[in-house]
Amino acid sequence: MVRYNPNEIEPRWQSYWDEHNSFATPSLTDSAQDVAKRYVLDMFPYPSGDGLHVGHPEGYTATDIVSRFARARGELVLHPMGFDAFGLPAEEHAIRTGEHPRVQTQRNIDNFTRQLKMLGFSYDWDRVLATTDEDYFRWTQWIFLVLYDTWFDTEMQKGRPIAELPIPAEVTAEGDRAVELYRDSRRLAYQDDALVNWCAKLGTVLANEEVVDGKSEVGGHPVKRIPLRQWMLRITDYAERLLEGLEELDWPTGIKKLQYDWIGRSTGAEVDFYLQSGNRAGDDATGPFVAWKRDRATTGFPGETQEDFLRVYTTRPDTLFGATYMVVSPEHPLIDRLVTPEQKAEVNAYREKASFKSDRERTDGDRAKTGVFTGSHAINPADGRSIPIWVADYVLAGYGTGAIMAVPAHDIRDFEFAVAFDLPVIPVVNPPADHEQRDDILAGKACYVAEGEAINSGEFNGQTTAEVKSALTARLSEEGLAREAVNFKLRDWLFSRQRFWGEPFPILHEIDADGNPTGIKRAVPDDQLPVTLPDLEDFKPHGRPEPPLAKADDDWLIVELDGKRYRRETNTMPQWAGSCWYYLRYIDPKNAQQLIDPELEKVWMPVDLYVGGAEHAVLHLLYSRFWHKVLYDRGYVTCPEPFRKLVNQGMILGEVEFTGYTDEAGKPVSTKNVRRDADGNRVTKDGKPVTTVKISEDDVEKKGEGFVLKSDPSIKIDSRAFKMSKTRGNVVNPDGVVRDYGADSLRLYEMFMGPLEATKPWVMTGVGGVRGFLDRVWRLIVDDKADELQLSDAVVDEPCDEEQLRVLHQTIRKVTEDTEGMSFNTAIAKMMEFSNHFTRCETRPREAMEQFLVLLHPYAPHIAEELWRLLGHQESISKEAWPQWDEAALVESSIEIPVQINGKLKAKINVAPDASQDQMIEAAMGDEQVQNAIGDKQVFKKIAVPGRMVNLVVK
RNA sequence: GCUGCUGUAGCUCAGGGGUAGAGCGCCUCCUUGGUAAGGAUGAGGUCAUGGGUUCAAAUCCCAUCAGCAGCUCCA
Repeated sequence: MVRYNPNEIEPRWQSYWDEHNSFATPSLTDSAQDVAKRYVLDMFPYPSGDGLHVGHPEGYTATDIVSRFARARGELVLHPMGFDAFGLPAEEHAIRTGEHPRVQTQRNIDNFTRQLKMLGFSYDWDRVLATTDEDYFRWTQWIFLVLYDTWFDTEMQKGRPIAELPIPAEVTAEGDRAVELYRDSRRLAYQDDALVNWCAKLGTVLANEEVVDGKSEVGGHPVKRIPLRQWMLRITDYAERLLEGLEELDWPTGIKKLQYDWIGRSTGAEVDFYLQSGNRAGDDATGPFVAWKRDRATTGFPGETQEDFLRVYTTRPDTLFGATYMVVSPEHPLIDRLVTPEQKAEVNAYREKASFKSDRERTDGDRAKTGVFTGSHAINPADGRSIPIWVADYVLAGYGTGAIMAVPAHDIRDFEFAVAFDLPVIPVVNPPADHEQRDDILAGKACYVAEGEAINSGEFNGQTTAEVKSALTARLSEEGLAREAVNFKLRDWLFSRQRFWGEPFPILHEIDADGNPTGIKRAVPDDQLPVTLPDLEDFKPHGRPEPPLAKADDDWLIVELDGKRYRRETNTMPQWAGSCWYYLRYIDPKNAQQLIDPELEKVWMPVDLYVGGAEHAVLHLLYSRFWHKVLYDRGYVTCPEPFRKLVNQGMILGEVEFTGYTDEAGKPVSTKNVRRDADGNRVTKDGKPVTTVKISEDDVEKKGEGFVLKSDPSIKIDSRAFKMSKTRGNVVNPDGVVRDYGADSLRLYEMFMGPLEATKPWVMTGVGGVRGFLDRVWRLIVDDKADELQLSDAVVDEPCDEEQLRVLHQTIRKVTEDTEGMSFNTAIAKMMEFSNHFTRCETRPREAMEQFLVLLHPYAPHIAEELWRLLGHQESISKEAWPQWDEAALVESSIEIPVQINGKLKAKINVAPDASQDQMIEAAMGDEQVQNAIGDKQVFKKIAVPGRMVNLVVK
């Protein structure tokens, strides 16, 4: 008796594929031009010490199916894998144990590789790469130097070589050093004193997006804001291009929207408010203000801001008449000019406090508005009214101009602030007559943010919001007081980290004879790349915001070049760097001369399918697109966007858990009587603490919407699946699943769980279910009663009967269409139906079995290979062509259709599939059951949909 | 608060204006000297709720409820 034994079959076929190099990427350049290429890419993993979890193989199985399917259809496939191997965990391990991060990283990569091979993925393993490989990060550094060598020409909307940057005459006049500094101020990679998130515990600064709730995303340590000299990448220059590029992409709309929102383009106007000297609110504002205004009318709107006015950005210039005060951020450059002596102490105290506030404190709680009056006033250019200027931390220094005109009647934040500090509220937009709060709004007691008709707005009264917007902006522009403006939420990318385990920056800082920096930088020459990491004795951060690389010996740190001495840059790049461009290197992974051979780039790019988790929806994909556009502008790649189609696989949760609660006496408490108190602890309605207890599935039953305790149906039970985590102890390990069920079962189950994009809980009995399916497939072909592996007697060299042929071709069509549409779960369901049908057949024509195995092989490659071999084939099934379905075979000679009376099903009749409407109605009227249903009523209308149904309307 | 997604059999999910489906689980029966056994039958659904459009709504539209995920002072 030979049973299906994946533990024996699977390693054997994996070795076979290895030995025969079955999935080597075909060379595109010598292939016929008319053959389609398909570049199928997974987001490469960070090789953690925990190994793969079952979430990884979800996306990997999907891409593997697509790749094997494409090959079977004659396409040329590139399907590579690699490792995003720089990162904090390896460095933290090194700090703890003293073991070099490279050692641990390699060990983890080896383990990941073993696990990936165990699952039978058809990667081209000759192209594997890790971002930590020196001949990989050599090119990461090289791309950084391209960024360093590029400036963005706003006119042309294009990155250009820094040598082509026009230098103003006055700069040239100041000499070479000034020219160099001017260039530095325009490079895409530049240094700046940034307020950074310094995490003392991790010993590094973090990007904003790595800080969650004021704590580090990794480890949850406290984060403080300090100023530090950092490398920045000018991604904001590409904001418009990054937006435009999204349109053409075949990405989920949700992800596109996230990127749109992240970039956050808004249009509005910049408006200048004349500053009154001192605190003479409203008295003689007219004189100097009128003079200033007259001046502006001739000189126009200045490009740079000056001391005598405060510039704001607003998306609602139409509400200018409603601006009753102004607010500057605590970090606003004009603040010292604005604060009057009387207010100085209070403002300074407020600014001090704000600077120490962590992001957590700033955003925590109910966000009650805080702020302090500066003592100064400005004049509203719309009507010449004098309004006070406040400082408050709800205005952000980094957005717009760092100052706002506050219109409390029509902005919620301004309204809250005005209420808190008793500032006037003047409505200037009339809400629609049927608006619930209309009276309150008009009385200045409520806030209205939508559009409407202008009121209290002088000559603009009665116009719509859109009309006022353009008319008022136009008038102010003419007067030189405003201009149309576009703003982005996107910020420049903080690109340096104070860590050891990352790519060193290929930058040298010139030092003088005493070892002090002169302020001049230069790039490490191409032929001296890569800049490798120095050998260090230990990897501990020193608790100061100075990178570990600064501890390196002088023979690494100090470089002499062309007679000058330099000190190496000691920051390292963030983990994003290596993942920004790996998809390019897979195409030409061993090229020592260049990043990528342009010929190969041209044929393989863009990536046709990119699959990964939605957690990378914004950052990785935005950063990658940014680098790609720079490389595009500089002529190193030929397509403007790297990833044509993107699919996010959903998260796999742990098994569903049932949770109940007990009170202090141990008595069960129904879920509906449990609340969370202010601290997030679970308590009863009257505030007594409850204990959370896990409940077995056997002890609960379904009742209505939810679950209740079997022993006491009045007790409601929570049921939900949680994210897999070590602390919860619900992590499913692929090694165990493969051992117990086989890799094919794991692959099949991951795909059968539900749509790829959906979040879904793991159900171990479901794995048993698909294993049962594979067992049946095995018995379909193998004689499981025989002592030796041999074909079942039922497999015969005869043609299919009509029904078998129809089932076969239905299956071919469904599996083909669903695989193409990445609807893998439904394709599998159809294959299950196929095997159920043929299990019931006494004879199973060989032809049907063979075609079925070809359909199955992208999903369960090992068993398909094994059975294919048993059917007498010497060549791997992966070389077999995908079957075609025959439309003629799908047609049934007679079909059953429903007959409805007034839309309710009353009978079924058999008709030819191509029966006309008249024929169908005739057949329906001739049916006995139909006649009975009609009885003595009159038929008003007869509706027949060919091939579908008949409906009779009677009265 | 905002945005997005989801409510179909006990579970996990297909379907989608015109016959309510699959796998697992469950009931009953049969086969089996080789047992993580196999086969055959069957039960089980107010398609979340309420309106609307239609000859016909689980499907389309509106509202409501519930769950999940992400974002959040961007003027």
